[in-house]
Amino acid sequence: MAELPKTYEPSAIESRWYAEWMARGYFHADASAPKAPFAIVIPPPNVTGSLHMGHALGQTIEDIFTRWRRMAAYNAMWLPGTDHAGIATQMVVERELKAKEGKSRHDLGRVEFEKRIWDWRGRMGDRILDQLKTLGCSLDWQRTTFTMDPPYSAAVIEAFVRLHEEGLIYRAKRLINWCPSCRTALSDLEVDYDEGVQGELYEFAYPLADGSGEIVVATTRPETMLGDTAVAVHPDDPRHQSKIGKTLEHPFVDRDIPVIADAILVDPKFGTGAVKVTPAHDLNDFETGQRHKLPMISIFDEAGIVNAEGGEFAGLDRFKARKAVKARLKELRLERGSKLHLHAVGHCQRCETVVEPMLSTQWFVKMEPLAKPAIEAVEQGKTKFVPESWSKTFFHWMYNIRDWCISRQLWWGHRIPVWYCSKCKEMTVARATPNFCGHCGAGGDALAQDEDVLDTWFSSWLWPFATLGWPNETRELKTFYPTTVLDTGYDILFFWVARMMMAGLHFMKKVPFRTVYLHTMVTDDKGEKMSKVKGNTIDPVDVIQQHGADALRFALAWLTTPAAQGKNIKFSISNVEDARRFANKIWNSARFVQMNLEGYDADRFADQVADGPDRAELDLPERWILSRVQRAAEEVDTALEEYRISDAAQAAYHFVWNELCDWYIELAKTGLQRAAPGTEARLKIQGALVTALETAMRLLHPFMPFITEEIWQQLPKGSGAPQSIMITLYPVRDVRFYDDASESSMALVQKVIVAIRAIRGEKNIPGPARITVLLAVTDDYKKTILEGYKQIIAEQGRCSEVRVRRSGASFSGEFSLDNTAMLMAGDVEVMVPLDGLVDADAERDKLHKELGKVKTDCDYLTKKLSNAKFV
RNA sequence: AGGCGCGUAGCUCAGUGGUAGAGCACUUCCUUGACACGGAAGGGGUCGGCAGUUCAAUCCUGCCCGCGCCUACCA
Repeated sequence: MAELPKTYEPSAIESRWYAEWMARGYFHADASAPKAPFAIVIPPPNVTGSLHMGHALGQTIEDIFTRWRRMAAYNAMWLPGTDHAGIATQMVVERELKAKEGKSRHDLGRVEFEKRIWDWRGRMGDRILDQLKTLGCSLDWQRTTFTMDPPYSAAVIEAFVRLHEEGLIYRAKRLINWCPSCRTALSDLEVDYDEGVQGELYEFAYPLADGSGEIVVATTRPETMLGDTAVAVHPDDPRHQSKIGKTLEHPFVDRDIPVIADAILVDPKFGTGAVKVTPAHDLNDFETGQRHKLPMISIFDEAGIVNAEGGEFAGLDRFKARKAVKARLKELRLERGSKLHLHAVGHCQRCETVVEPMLSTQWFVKMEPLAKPAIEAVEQGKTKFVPESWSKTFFHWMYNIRDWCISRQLWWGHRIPVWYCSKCKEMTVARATPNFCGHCGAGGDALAQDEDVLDTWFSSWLWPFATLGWPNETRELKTFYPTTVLDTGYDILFFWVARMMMAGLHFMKKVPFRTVYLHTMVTDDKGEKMSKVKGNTIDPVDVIQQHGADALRFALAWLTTPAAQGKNIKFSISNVEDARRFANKIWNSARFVQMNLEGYDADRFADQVADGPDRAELDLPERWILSRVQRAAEEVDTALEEYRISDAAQAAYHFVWNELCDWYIELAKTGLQRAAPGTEARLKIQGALVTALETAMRLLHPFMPFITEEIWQQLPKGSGAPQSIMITLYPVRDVRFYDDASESSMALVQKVIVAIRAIRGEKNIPGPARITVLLAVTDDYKKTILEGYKQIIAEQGRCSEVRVRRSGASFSGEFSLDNTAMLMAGDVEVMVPLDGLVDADAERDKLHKELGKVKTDCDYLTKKLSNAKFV
């Protein structure tokens, strides 16, 4: 066996093992395997994506769960894939097209542009999946799915057609969120609101047509007055009551505007108490327009440019039009004032353009009937949220759910399966391109497919079952649906999780997952969101190269506490460095074990301990560490079951570092010195070392798959051992090795040793000096224990002699206790006679010197501080 | 506006109705054959504030202060 290098070098090991695991097919789960299923579907990253810390966190968590359950003999399946990410991908390719060829997608046309995106995907796509491999993710690659794969697309179309047949999808002209830059409709969720933008509340007057005066309105968007079709006042407002029913003159367009009374829209305390009503460009105004049957006049085209309805302002962009309208109002002496006003402005989630509410014909999903079963399922505990508090957020959104605008004016995505007949103007909804109109029978030439595609989330909400073959009744669905746990960031609770709940219950009649584990967001160490613009990103790919995937994974696991609302993981590279130190510690503990294995026989040791430590006649340190490793196993396993990932990681860390390394290896060193090669005593120590380390490697494997495999492979194993740590059994408590008596004995011994070391430290007893230690105990039981393990105490405390007495019994006659240091170890008095150990004069000199130096420093600093100029 | 959550060591965060914890940082000492990416020993906290319940409150209750997140609205 080659000796391990002194420092752990992850890069040498990681890629080798990943390839090996792949080759041996360990990642694949057979849907027919007679084992309890455990399934996770990956939140599919965008095909445009590159691995960022958020992915690294999620995938680490998912891999921990998957490897852990796989080792616990579950049929563990973790399904990979990517999302076509409509807007995001289209934007990336359009940008590239512009940069390289100076062309827009319209220059290419739809067919050619779609081809370019597929080309792009061929070149760049799935890079993120390769990056997941470097992270060590044990994904079932044979099941990799892309949301635009033909079978998946068929599932998307199937879902659309079924919902349409059921009357849950409809087409309507409604006020929707429009991005003038992306030139597409957006759902409510895709609009982000910047809180507290400083804006202007601008006031201007509409003259009454009869010349009897004017009404002053207040608005943050003066340009929309071009589309005003009413001015509303509160019916009870004495200032305006007389004007209700009168007509106003529009200064720029040939249109008379009624003054209407509306108690819902108007808050008489705000602004001037009169509200201009633009039904085509504001949601509240739209609803007001419906109540009062007002005309709805769209004044912008799809790029946000004023159209012909805007008269003299036609052709101006929204924001230029605002200035122009204000300027003209001023000229006409209709401007009445202006105030600063804090308000929120909606931006496109993708391109940050200010969203324009527009009147538009779009496709919608009726959500209320879908939401109801999902709410019930969570209420009944069919799906549980971890942390539980998120279910409240879920309920709140679900109870107030609004219809979902699913059509997008994009070219990249699943095209809406609806055809319009040029003859009879009816539409046909079909799973495949129809040959004739379903209404008038006109031939295929008369039919034109809807130009729009579906919202990306309309495909991802089918992910947990469409990836498993739906709508076919597959073996995969039978085995792996419902999936066991869904892990994702809480930011897509509504976008994705809630919608999957609805789709799963609707199409599969079962919840899509039993547990939703919501993890936090990763930010930089100051709590700022990582972004390329800010330059505060930490690239997981770089981190892996520098410190290894294991270190990154362990750092993330360590930080993964339940996702309390409003909290995030403040991540810094020092977290990874800490984890790397841990990896190095593990590595060196393995080196120690390996250096002391001469003559070890794994099978013989296994035989000896087959019936537990009593029959094997193990000594205290061995009994202790074998008991402690069971406690650690129980702690880690329980923590994982309860989704306490950080607790699990910390329990394993604590065991390895503070028990195995700090104590047991130290005990084993002297134990091995005492036990001659080839003896039973030596075999027992070697066995305990190997067992504790091997168990720790299995415990840690889900967190740090590479280093644990590497070390595990090098450890001696009994005959018939599996070929890889990946397919060993996860440690669960083995009560045969629980040994309360040994643990409490050892705890006492440890306390005494710590006290002795403390005395040595305090009294500056030189390291090599052997000291005499006197222990006074309160009862015979403790006396027996300490007598029994005197040798260990002496070795660890560097004592030449350890004597134990009942307290009260005098040591007089044996030692002069005049010059003795004493410390309590629990209720044990630990005494160290200092005569001859500490040279009192030398000690005094040393202290004097120190005092002198401190005084000098103090004087110097006092002087410095009393210098006014310095301060 | 409504909802959720947070405030504990210098920093990042666990935690509990009964003597307050971890990692990092800090101080002192130590190159001993696993590891200086290490070891040993330490220092450091009125558990945001005030009041209440209790034999006992960091934990429960109320109010206040500070911070974060979400949803809706904002002419």
